[in-house]
Amino acid sequence: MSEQDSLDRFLGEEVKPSEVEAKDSSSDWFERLKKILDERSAPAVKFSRAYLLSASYDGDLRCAVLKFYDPAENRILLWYDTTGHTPYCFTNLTPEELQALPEISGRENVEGFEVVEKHNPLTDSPIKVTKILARDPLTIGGRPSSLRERLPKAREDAKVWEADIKYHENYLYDLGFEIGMPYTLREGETLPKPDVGEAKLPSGLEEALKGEDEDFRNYTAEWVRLLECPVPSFKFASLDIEVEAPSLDRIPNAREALYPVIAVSVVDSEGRKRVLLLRRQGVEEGSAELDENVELEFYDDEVSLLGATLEILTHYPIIVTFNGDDFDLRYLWHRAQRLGFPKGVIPIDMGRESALLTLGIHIDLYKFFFNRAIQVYAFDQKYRENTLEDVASAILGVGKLPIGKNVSELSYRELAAYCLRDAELTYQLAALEGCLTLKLILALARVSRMPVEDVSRQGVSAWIKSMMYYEHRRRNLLIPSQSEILAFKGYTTTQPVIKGKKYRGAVVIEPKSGVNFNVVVLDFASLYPSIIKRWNLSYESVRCPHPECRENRIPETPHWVCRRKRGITSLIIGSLRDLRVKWYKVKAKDKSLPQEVRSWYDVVQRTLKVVLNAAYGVFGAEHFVLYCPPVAEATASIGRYAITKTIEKAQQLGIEVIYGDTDSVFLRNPTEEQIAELVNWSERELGMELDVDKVYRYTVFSSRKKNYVGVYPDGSVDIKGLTGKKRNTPEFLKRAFSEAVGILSTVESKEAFSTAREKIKAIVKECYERLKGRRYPLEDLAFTIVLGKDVEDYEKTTPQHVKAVKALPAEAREKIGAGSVIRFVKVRRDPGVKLLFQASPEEIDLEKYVEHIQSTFEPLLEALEIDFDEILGVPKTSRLERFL
DNA sequence: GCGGACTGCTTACCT
DNA sequence: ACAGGTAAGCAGTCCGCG
Repeated sequence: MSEQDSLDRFLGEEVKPSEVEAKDSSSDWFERLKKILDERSAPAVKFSRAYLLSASYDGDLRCAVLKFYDPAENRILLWYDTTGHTPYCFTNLTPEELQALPEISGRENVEGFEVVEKHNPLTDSPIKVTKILARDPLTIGGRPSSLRERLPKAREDAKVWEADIKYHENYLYDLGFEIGMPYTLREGETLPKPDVGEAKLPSGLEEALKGEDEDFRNYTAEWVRLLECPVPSFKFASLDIEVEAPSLDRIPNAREALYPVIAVSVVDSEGRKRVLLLRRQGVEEGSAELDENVELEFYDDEVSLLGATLEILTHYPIIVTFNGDDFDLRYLWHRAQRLGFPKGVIPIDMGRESALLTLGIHIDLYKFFFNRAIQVYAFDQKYRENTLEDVASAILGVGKLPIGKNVSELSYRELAAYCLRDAELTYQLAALEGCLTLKLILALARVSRMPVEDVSRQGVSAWIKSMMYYEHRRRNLLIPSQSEILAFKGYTTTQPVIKGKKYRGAVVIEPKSGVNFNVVVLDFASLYPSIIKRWNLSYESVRCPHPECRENRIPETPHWVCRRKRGITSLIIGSLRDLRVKWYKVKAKDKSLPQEVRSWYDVVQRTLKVVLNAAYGVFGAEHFVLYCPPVAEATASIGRYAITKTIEKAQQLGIEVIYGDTDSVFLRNPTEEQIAELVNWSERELGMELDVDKVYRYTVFSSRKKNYVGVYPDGSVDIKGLTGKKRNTPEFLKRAFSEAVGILSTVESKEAFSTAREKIKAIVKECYERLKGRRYPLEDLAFTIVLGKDVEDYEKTTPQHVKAVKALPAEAREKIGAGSVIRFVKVRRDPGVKLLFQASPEEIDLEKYVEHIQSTFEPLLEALEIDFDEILGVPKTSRLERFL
């Protein structure tokens, strides 16, 4: 039972008593499940070497419980705390004051007080605080009567610290447990013993870090110990359920669980594929094709089907689902209770936002793949939407089986095929590239110090928070509250470019319109993490309390930074940066290493990228626990300083800079010597690594920022920002645009441009002619836009895609909401838009589409000095004349 | 009552 | 529930215009 669960019981997510009569088999199933749970929960590990994957809180036993993965037995071992560690928080009230408080005295949930000395990072001085020990986590926080809520009201200046840290995290931090690492478990011993590897820098890295101080090197070595530790191969299964739904459009409500579960499919890492089916009246066998090795199991009643399913949940150490938190496992939990299963025999720990497994680990891939940072940095934005179908087709190249009818109308074999397909896709998402996804989660867990269940469900700010908390505990630092940080140093002074933002961000250099050959792009390797490292940025080091640091100023701001102590963030992010840039990125590309080794290096490299890219942003995010705007402001400010100085230096060296954005500069035809000089200057003067990122045969810039085409020597092409590449652009424009880019990729010299220009003109002309001749099918004309929120939530304006949806009758609109993809075309009449499937070719607004042809090609045409009207065969003056 | 200049909203993108 | 900066298209508002 998790602490979340105890909380939910407190908040009362109750299920109505059984409405469906239990059959004979039910008590057998209840007993069987009870027995499994009892056996497996008993802390009876004789001896085992196992990996720590997770921790939670057992509300009944009132203690922390650790989940280990035993690779020999392929199962999860539970270890219940025997140290007597209890929940706690800190306060500035003395034990005497506390004793006198009505909200404390006589509370049997408060076990005692202890005065302890901690170090306050904000004041850089020791601080005596009272540690309040509690009987359970809810005494500390989580309900209105908790100490976290009540103590601050006891006295005007009363403070509470560290009361919002989940108990199982406290437990891990305090005992120094390392998630993802191997331990030896022995019956009778108080604690599992870590199988500690050596914290030593590999010689290549040792060399690369020669210039760093000893603390930094030791700290980096600790990361190496964590990340070089081997990863076991996991036995796991994916699971998917189908429910007899009354209508095709409605997804059954998992909290009500009104309808029977009719199919459950399970695909496991040992090649087994099972589909459990419920026998129902009038359903035919059917003839849909199924793989030979698929095991079909029929159950005469739903209790047996659910009983078997719940047993499967106890059988596997790891279960992956796609949206199991909100649907599959939640549905099973509520449905099982509806069928009379007592809560105690259901091996699911149901929380408000997650569904965890009592005897295993549940990874919900929906949450993980939906995470923006994972989408962008780990999977290179290969997928855009967040349906299983979209993610799978983008990453795996296969789609969901199309069904035209309600699942309850399918034959057994059709239903099995459909249900199995979803489980297979889910399995593949976890298993692809040698279990990349699972390894990514494990590496993230090691770095963030978070249980794998949490790390796969939460975002970057939670990961970084966890890393920081771990480090605070290790150094006996009091974790300041958000309001304290803000009170000490919560202001910014730079003017943002965009209204409503908190401070000024990166600079973007005005590009020079036109075509340039031999363009070298230099960029700072991990600019912001490098800045955080080099400039010692951290919430406690920026605007530190020492008077002597005050002249150590940050450019363009009134802020200063500490000279006396290395900031925590600077150390953590700085070491991870060096580790990625100087070790893992290099190793991931080292062809002399065996494939499996290289792939792990690639996993780590990607993991670090995700964490590093977020490290700066979180300090500027209000909801981050260590929110510290001057840190974010300082980072961006130093970034502007670095790129601006670099451009000045380049110009001094006689290099023409044609563009730059945040951390990059585009140099026109520089010599090797010029590049080397600039790179050395940066190393020397800025203390930052400036590298050649890419070399283009030529680039095409319009006057627009963040928009360009770059052609590599081998003819491959980078297209950045241009309308012709955007997902919402109609297909006919994307195709014409990509044809034009195809022409560009063949251009090898300045001379070849004259023919290329003619070909591009011809492409635009052809596009125009086909449009005018209405020779494009309607769907090629459709704009594809994702609804950012539910239709009713557009209050200030009604954008076109919303207008198009609003034209639908209410019942058709029901299943359209935030995240839905809207396809519409522009028409001549009334609201000017129509959903694609409602429109007909004659009503298309051709004039509008001609404007779109123009705006799509304009950036290219401008760079190539081609006039759009001229292409259409209109004399240059005609538009003006028409106007006059 | 209409249209241009302007601001703001929305989406998709870049780093 | 990481940040800010840019482009594009449209919605909505204000104001002048006899």
